[in-house]
Amino acid sequence: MPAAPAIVWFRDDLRVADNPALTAAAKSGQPVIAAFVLDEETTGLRRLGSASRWWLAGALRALDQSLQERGIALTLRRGPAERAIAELARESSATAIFWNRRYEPAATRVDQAVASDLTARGMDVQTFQASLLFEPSGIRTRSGSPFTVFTPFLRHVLARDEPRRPLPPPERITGASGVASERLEGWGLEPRTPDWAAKLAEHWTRGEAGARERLADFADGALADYADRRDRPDLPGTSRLSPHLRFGEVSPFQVWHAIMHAREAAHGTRAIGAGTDKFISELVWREFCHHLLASHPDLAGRNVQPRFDAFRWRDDPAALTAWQRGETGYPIVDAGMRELWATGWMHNRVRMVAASFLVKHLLIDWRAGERWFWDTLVDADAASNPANWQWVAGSGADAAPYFRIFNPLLQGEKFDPAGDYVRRWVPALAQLPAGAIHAPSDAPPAILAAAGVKLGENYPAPIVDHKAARTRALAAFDRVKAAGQQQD
DNA sequence: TTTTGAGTTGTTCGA
DNA sequence: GTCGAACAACTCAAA
Repeated sequence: MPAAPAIVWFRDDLRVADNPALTAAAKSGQPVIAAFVLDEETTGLRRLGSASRWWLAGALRALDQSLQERGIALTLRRGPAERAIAELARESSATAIFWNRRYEPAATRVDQAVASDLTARGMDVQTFQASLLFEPSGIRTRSGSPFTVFTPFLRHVLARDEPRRPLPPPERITGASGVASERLEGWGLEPRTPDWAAKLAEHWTRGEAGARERLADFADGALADYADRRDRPDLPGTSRLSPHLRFGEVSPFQVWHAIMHAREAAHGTRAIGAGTDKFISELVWREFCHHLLASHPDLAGRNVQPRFDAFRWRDDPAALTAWQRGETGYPIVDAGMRELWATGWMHNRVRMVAASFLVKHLLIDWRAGERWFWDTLVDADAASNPANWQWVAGSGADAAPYFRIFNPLLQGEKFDPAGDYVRRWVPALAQLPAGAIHAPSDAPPAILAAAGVKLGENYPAPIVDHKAARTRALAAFDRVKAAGQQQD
């Protein structure tokens, strides 16, 4: 009689390298069942957005292939995770289960329920740290409370022991036989008619190999100039690792050490410390967002600062649609929204400008923007997405000051100086010279005519006037401030 | 307990 | 064109 199997439950860790749960299972000597459960039924778990579903399909396909090269296949199940895992355990007579921990409050609840259920049935349940460098429960201020401000959080974690080194992938894994799997194609994760994701595929290689390549390229290349170029959407200055990190195709431990190693390798040859520090700090932002989510479980639904509950957001479906489609008449905003639609990703600097525009210029509830990003971003993350929207709106724990209102024209001129980013995503403006491309509505008619721009026809006039919108936003947010003072 | 320094990413205005 | 101040006060985190 064959030995009883051990289950590895994959979730946001779709990789074989630096996967402690998989490594533990491979070392256990038991036959291994590698399982993934698509759970769209458990209450509280957020259903993946469309772009994320597309990414997930590719990530699972890649993981399956990578596991098969090591001797086992990926077992796919669907349904409430608690039930699906229990069924799998019963069918296979598994005696052990391993997984890497998740941190979203709703997912944590599921995991705890599964763990206590299986433990009660006599199974060995082992969980591991793999998706965050610093687990929220382990990070507290001196007074024992969670951090709410980023900089002290950063200082605190940098003073701790360096994160562990990443693990190599297990070379060979013994599979368990006779476990039924659903077919990925039956899940409908990828669009068919129409296949709107075909254009996304031109920009990304889903899966662990693609992630590894992206990380190596970045560590060898753009990292050196990261501090200077990270804010430039017209240049390839960022890592673009976010979706790979989101699905765990690469671990933050792998990223941390690759970045630190790059610094050592180049030490003395160039002054790249600034780039490394800046990037590490961005990596810690991801950690901080999870930290915030852990202490604010409804981060995507509720203002962290309750005084914002009284804020009267404007209900303006036409403006929301214009924003979503990249038809606001502000080129840097529209380029960003079109980049998002075309690639499932938007440059960080432009995310801030576009988000600020929705919240401050249009006075539309940040939650509407958060939902749109959730649906369209391939890197949408239950922690980072709402945390950053709340930061922009000013309703977050460690929020931007309310009077900080991005001027789309200045932001465009400053961070896309030649206008190449706008040219790439808003072809109607491509013939405009740099001096006119960020404010076509202010350009002389002759310039517009020469560039083939017909405002209101092939590119919209601004849907709001910047100056008026800014004044309106300052007044509206001033009332929130007053409301906050009344509460105290 | 009290004090102190500080807080991701900006804009506008007037000198 | 450049520069500093104003735009708010509040509360966090540590000493």
